[in-house]
Amino acid sequence: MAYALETAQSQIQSLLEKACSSSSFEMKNPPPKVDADLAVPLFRMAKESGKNPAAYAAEIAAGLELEGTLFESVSVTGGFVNFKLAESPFTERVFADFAENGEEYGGSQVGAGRNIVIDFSSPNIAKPFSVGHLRSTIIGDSLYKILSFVGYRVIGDNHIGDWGTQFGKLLYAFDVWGDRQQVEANPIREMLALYVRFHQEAEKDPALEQSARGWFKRLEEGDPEANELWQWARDASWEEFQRIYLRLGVKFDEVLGESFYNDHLDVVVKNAFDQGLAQWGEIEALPTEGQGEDEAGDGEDSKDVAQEKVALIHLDDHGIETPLLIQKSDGTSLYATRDLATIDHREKTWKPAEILYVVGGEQKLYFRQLFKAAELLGSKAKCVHVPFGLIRLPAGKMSTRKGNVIFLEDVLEEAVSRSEAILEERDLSDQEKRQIAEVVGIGAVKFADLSQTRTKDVLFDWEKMLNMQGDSAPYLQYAYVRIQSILRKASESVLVAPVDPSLLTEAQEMALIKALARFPETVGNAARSYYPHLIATYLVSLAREFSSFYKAVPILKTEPASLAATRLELARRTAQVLQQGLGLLGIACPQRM
RNA sequence: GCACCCGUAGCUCAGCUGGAUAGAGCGACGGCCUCCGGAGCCGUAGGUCAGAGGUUCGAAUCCUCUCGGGUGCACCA
Repeated sequence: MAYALETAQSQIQSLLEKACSSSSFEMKNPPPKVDADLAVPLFRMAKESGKNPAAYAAEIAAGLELEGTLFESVSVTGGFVNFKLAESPFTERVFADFAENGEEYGGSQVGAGRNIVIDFSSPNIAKPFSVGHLRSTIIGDSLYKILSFVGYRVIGDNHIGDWGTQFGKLLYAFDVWGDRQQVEANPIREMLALYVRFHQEAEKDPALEQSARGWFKRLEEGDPEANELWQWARDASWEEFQRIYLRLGVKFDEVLGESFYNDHLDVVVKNAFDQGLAQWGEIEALPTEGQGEDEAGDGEDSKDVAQEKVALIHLDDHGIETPLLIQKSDGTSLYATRDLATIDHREKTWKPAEILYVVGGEQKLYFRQLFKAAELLGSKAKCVHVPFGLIRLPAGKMSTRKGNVIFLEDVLEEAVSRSEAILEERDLSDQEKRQIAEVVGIGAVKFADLSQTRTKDVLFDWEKMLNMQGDSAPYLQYAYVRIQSILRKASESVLVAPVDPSLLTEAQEMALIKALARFPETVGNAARSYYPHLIATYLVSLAREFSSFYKAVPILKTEPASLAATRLELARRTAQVLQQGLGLLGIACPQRM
């Protein structure tokens, strides 16, 4: 059965279809001043029939038969036809939706029978987990949950960056300056130090870049020493990452990583040539830093590395100027090579309807190239880049190379200890306090990020990340906790009393019911657009409606018992949606706080 | 230089495929714990939606230009 609001909308649709000649109508939410729930503008059709909008709308409205619908009245203002829901029937429908769907309320089956692969988190290991990695991780995790909720079978694949020239740099740095004991004691921070040092030294001596590529070449060609060292570095850092994922509550179905595709890379390149797509070419020497204005002192002074040729896929015919590079002049692979192999593998393994890449917006061009190349190579999967804005520090952009990063763990610690401080006065055991602080603190951090439009850059702001009031996860969790508290206190007589939706007539009750009715639509929009923040902003408005209701209307302390029971049911369903919605954002609810 | 993204209240942000008097939170100011949990509720102040044109019955939303900020542009990922 369709949800209440969907039913209401389709009723309007068919009413108007009969009344007008047109068949598609926009449904709008009228402004608060208008006493109606759904509005349909008829300006266009009025114009087509040569009448003035108000008269046309009035004419249409007059002929509508509301009998048997969820609406009680129609009004007209200007060219709008406004529909007002009949409270009792609508409320009953909403309660029926809950009864029918139970915990699945809000979900759907639109994705049933289809697979979606989500490539998310995908950090470069051997670097610390910064707040920058947080975005891909929690946006991806949230999309995983949202898409699952609307029926897709979702495969979460953490495509970790454990291969490539960056590892060449690390291996080089370790070989020259590293100390095994030190690194094992504190893998990530030591590796970061090595990585940073590499870049500092390379500033002075560009030849190091060449050495790093040499190490990567050894790695890719199976050199035992390089591989042993790589394996060790990879395992050590992966262990730390797992600790963070555990704490964030983020899980993956696969963690294949770039290195997994090492054996498939030759095939990718060969294929590209066989299909006549790739060409050998020469390109400018390795980049240093200066663009070199236009005079281009083509002096032979330095880099003479490009004696051999690189493999390119030209995409000019498809509106993309820069070709995709799939093999370096020393024969080693690139990100693109491995990504092409990855697409092929995912397609064969899961036959996905879509592959989502939750990766920063700065890689937009790259993904256009990659997806086009994959398509030309015969891939059928619909690849979608789901970009997000980067996190900027007040001081400027974060840069691992410069060591200018904020560690996620530091943020989480601060958030947890702040919420622990608030819990200080509560009558709870220390262990409970610690557990609750963890859930609340981490929820706050996740919510601060997920509640913003995915695609926009965000300014990292400690106060915002750690906000526990107003638009925040703790605000939502708090509403949930209060409802749990009420449920605990409900007496037997209320619990056994019949629930009767027609008893609900207060303005705050109706507002809350309408808010609950909007959940399924919100979930659908979030799933379609890959925008988790739609759920976040929805939940805030729901919790706000609940808080007003809670303040204004007694739940348990009212007569008769059936009214108390009905309000309790309303509260219980609100808690359910809050928990479900927060769950879709990867945020848990404590029972007390 | 070329391409893409962004510019909404003092600050951080919503505003769905163009729709009615642009909304929250934080901060500021003023109220509310005899009543189910004050991480809360209620109210006040605060906006030429960067600017200028254009399309439209109607523009924060679409188009063009200007200004301001960000990102990307072949041997990193």
